[in-house]
This record gives sequence, structure tokens and C-alpha cells, in this order.
Amino acid sequence: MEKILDIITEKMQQAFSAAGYDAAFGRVTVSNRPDLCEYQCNGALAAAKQYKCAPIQIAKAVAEQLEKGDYDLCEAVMPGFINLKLSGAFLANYLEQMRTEEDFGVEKIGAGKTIVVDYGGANVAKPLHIGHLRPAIIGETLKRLYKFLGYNAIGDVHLGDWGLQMGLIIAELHEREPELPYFDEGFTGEYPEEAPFTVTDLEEIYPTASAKKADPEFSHKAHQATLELQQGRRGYRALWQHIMKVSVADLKKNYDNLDVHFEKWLGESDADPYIPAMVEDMKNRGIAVQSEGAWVIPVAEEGDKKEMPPCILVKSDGSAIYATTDLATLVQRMQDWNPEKVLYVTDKRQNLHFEQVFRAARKAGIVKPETELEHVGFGTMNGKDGKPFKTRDGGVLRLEQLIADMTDFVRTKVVENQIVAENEVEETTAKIAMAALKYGDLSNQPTKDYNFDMERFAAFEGNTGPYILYTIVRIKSILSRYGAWENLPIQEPANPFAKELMIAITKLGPTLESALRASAPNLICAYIYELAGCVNKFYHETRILSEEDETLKAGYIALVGLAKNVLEQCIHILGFSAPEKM
RNA sequence: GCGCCAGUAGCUCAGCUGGAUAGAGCAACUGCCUUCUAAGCAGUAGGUCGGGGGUUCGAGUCCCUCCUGGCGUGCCA
Repeated sequence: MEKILDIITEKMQQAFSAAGYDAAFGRVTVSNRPDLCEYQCNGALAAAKQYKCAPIQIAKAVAEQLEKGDYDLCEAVMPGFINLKLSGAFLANYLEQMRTEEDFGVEKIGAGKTIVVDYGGANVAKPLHIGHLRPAIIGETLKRLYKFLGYNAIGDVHLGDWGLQMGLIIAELHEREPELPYFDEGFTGEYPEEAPFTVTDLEEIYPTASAKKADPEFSHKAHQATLELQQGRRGYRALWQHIMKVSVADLKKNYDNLDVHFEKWLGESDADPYIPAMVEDMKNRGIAVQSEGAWVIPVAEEGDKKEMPPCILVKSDGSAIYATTDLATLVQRMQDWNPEKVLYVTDKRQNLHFEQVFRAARKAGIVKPETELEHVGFGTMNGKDGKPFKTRDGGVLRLEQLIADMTDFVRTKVVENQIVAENEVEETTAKIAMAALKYGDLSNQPTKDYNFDMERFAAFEGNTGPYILYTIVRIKSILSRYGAWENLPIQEPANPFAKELMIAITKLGPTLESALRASAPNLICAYIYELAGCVNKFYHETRILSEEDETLKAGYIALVGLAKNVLEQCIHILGFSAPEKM
């Protein structure tokens, strides 16, 4: 469906033309003075400069040309704004179309296009911790948003299963149990089926090993193990298989709990087979050059404001580095899926890295010139005090623990309120906790650092996930009392609150498109907060079920029903859902 | 050193390509439940938009400069 702003902008542009001015000045925006009007055009102010006359003259002349039937108000005011209020008939018509078309008539701008969203970033052998929350939920939301707008969106977890961390674990295991057959280079038999460790063991082994990186001897051992693993040392590969199996099952469980689902569970190791040919090719074509013992791809360009270090392709010890696997992964993605776009959702501190990789990929022709590569770099989630998030004993808070804490906090409230039956407490609690957590995070601008404060996130008032759910639940309650409502047509607004709500609903499509363009889920949050506010005002001011005029009542029901559907569609994109009661 | 990002109410943050009176939420105070869930609604109070210049009819928004904080800056990811 064409957006309202586009429709009235077109009409405004025609009016500018008809009045003898450049149509380009006819852009209409949502009013920033809702007390005066709903939409406004500031074009006369800008046009005044070009035509050297008073802006109000232009505004008046243009307003004369507008079709009066579309508007309840259409006037030129000082110093030269053109103020508009839509007619109820126009709005009802538009909303009725939204109600009856599939997906609210939102334009499928991505039809026929494929996008890869790379967003998990989980590391094998490491439990998900608080740092994994943002990439998971921001990435999942962006992926769902792309899907809703018609893209074929492929989410890939891109496991960290091939880097130094694997070497660290192998080195640490070797120190602990050197007698294991995996470390015996002469061993030719079958390795045991059972892993010599559990998930819980791994969760302790990795941090221990990581802490020992400062020790030069251990560090060298770990680097050596990484290299040998990558070069295919048999025992290390077997050990690696064990680590993968144990760890991935656990990761899947945790992501499921967050309602985050990946289409592909590929990892850095899956890119490995592509590396030799890619590197060889780059060397042959002179894309990669030797420098300080390593093979690098110079990516500095003229006009760079900052120093642009080269992209390291092969380290001086001969092993691959993250740039290598990222490039090889891109080779695999282009070959298998040929996407229009690849989106990377990672910490913003990796900005330079991706800039280098993107340039290298273009230089080497791994992607087509028109393939879009975007890095969505999100900010750090800090503790309440603004410092990096730590547990009381200074450790890293596990994601599971975070969710458990949030759930406990919410459960108390749910029990206190006594609205749901005892056997529904857990399900309701889980939904509210998820909404609190995700909305709390997603409502921030992704690029900004923010402070995590559970009390604030799970607060049941104000701009929070629970507030949005509460609004939906209120409507659901009315709808279920009313009976069949799905086919009731939208009517003209019966009061100002209804009209405000209707206008809010029309902003769905434009909001989703802006959110996609800017990779900014917070825009969706801001939108549903506004929409929920409109619903609550309408709810408060209008007695719906006790309305005696049946036609009027049906119109109310149709309107809140549509509002509910839009809200639920939006929270689905944000990755959470509403209970029946709360 | 260089580069990137940020600085808006006591706190946490919005503010779309420069436009009318800078907006929310929390905290504080005040009203509104015999009526569809008060996890709500309405209202009061709270601001030299980090400082200083400049461009413009008009600047939180654009340009310059300074201050403060965070991050990055060749073999970790």
C-alpha cells in the first residue's frame, strides 16, 4: 500500500505545481505540533528564498489548490506553514484497506532479494554470557524485520569454533591430562566416542586457559595448537569434534530459550575449506602481499582520514586469523546463497575490522560491486553503575543467570497480582520476562552503550515491555468478551482519541521501513510505545462494551482489534509475545 | 599522536533530510477505580541542548574551535 505521507505529498506537489511553484517543495511531514494539525508542509518557507517573496503568500496560493474533501483542515498559517488534518472518511478508508490486505498492506520491498544476517557470534566451549544478549536479540529482530518486508533472510550463527580459543582449550587439556590419546602423535587407533569432558568442565576450562594467555610459554603452546588443529592434526581434530558436539547442543538450548533461531549453524571452521584456494588466488593475483612476515591485503584508499592498516590474511606463523575466516565465509555465502546483502551484527569495536574485510572483499572480487556489506556495531551493555557488567565476585554473568534473575523478579509480581491461575503463572511470567528483557535492550539505539538495570527493565510502568503487553492484554480481554470481531469493518473516527489511534496505526509501514534502513529496532519500540499510548487513551476515554449503539460499538471493536493485530505483529518482530492475561 | 562515537530535565533516554512552544519514562507532588484489567489515564514541577564562535529569515540538528568521557589504532575475536 502507498504510504499516507506519499499520498498527501503527491497531492501537495501537484498543488505547488498548479500554483506555479516547483513541485519539489511539496514534501509533507508528520506535524510536530499535534495541537495544531496532523500533517504539515514547510515547503513554502524554503520556496520563499528561491522565489523571493513572502512564504505566507506561497503557502496560501498552494493551499487554495488542494482538494478540500480529503481534509478536515487545510490552511496556510504564518510564517508559511501549510497545516493539514485528514478527513475521517479518508482515514477510515485507508485503515480498512490495511485491515483487509495481507500483512497490513505493508509493501514487500525485499521481494526476491536474499540477505544473510550474521548475528550469533557464540563461541564454542564458552557458555553464553551477558555479552551475547545484544547480538542475539538485535540480530534476530533485524532478521525478522527483513523477512516481514519480503526478503529471503538467512540467519547464520557464525560460531567461533576455529580461532585461538580452540588452541587455548587444547593446550589447557594437555596440561591437565597429557596421557589422553588425542595428544599422542603416534596414536593410530580409534579415539573414544565419549568426550573427556562435560559442558560444565568446558565452561571452567576455557576461562582458566584464557587467563593464562599472559604466560608466554602457555600462549605459544596455544597458538601452536591452533595452527596444528587448522592444519589437520588428527588427535586435535577428534578433540575438536568432541568440543563441538558437547557445546553446540548446549548453545542451541540457550538460544531456544531466548526465542532466537538460526537458519544456519555454520562456523568459522566451515569456512576453512575455502581458505587455501582463496589465499592462493590472492597471492597469485597480487591482491595479497608479504609484509613483516605475514601476507596482507593493503586496503588503504585515497582520501582516508584515518590510518587504515592492511587486512591480515595469513599470520607470520602461517595460521589464519579472523579476517581470513570472514573473507572465506563470504566466499561460501556468495557461492551458496548469492545474497544482495550481508549484515554483520557484532560489537561496534569491531568496526575497523569489518571496514578492512569489506574493502578486501571488494578488492579481491569476492563480492559483486553492488553487493551490500553492512556492519551493525552495537554498544556495550554496562552494569547499573555504567561500568562493565560483572557479577558480585567479579566474574562474567551468564545469560542463563540473567534470564533466571529477570524471571524471578517478574514471577513475584505475577503472583501478587493474582490475575492468572496458578498453573499459568510460569508461562505468563516467562512471556513478561522476555518482553522486559528484549524491549529494555531493543528500545535503546543499538550503537549506544547503555546501562542494564533490571528493576528499570522489569518495572511494570512506563516505557517498558510489560507496558506494551499489558495494553495488548487489555484489548484481548475486550475482544474475547465481544465475540467474533475479525470481519468488522473500520469506521470513521467517533472521537479525537479514535482518530489519534487511527493515525498511529497508519505509521506501521513507514516505521518498519525506517527501522530496516537504519538497522534500528529502537524505532519499532518507539512506535509501539506511541501506539500503545494511543490505545490506552482511547480505552480510557471510550466505553467500548457498554456502548448501546451497536454500529458504533462494532466500529470501536474493529479499531482496537486492528490495533492489537498491529501491536502483536510488531512484538513478534521484536521477538516476544503477549500472554492472554496478566 | 591520529581516527570514530557520545555529552539534551536529578536519573535513563527520544528528537527523522535545519522549521512553530526541545519531548517521553523514572523519581517528586496532585487528581481519577460501584463501569471493558489502576501494570492504566490526566495534571504540576523540573532545561543557558558540554563551552565559545560562525552560516541562516530560523540551529539540539550544519561548519570551525575548545573541554570531558568511551572505544579503536598490523598478526585476539
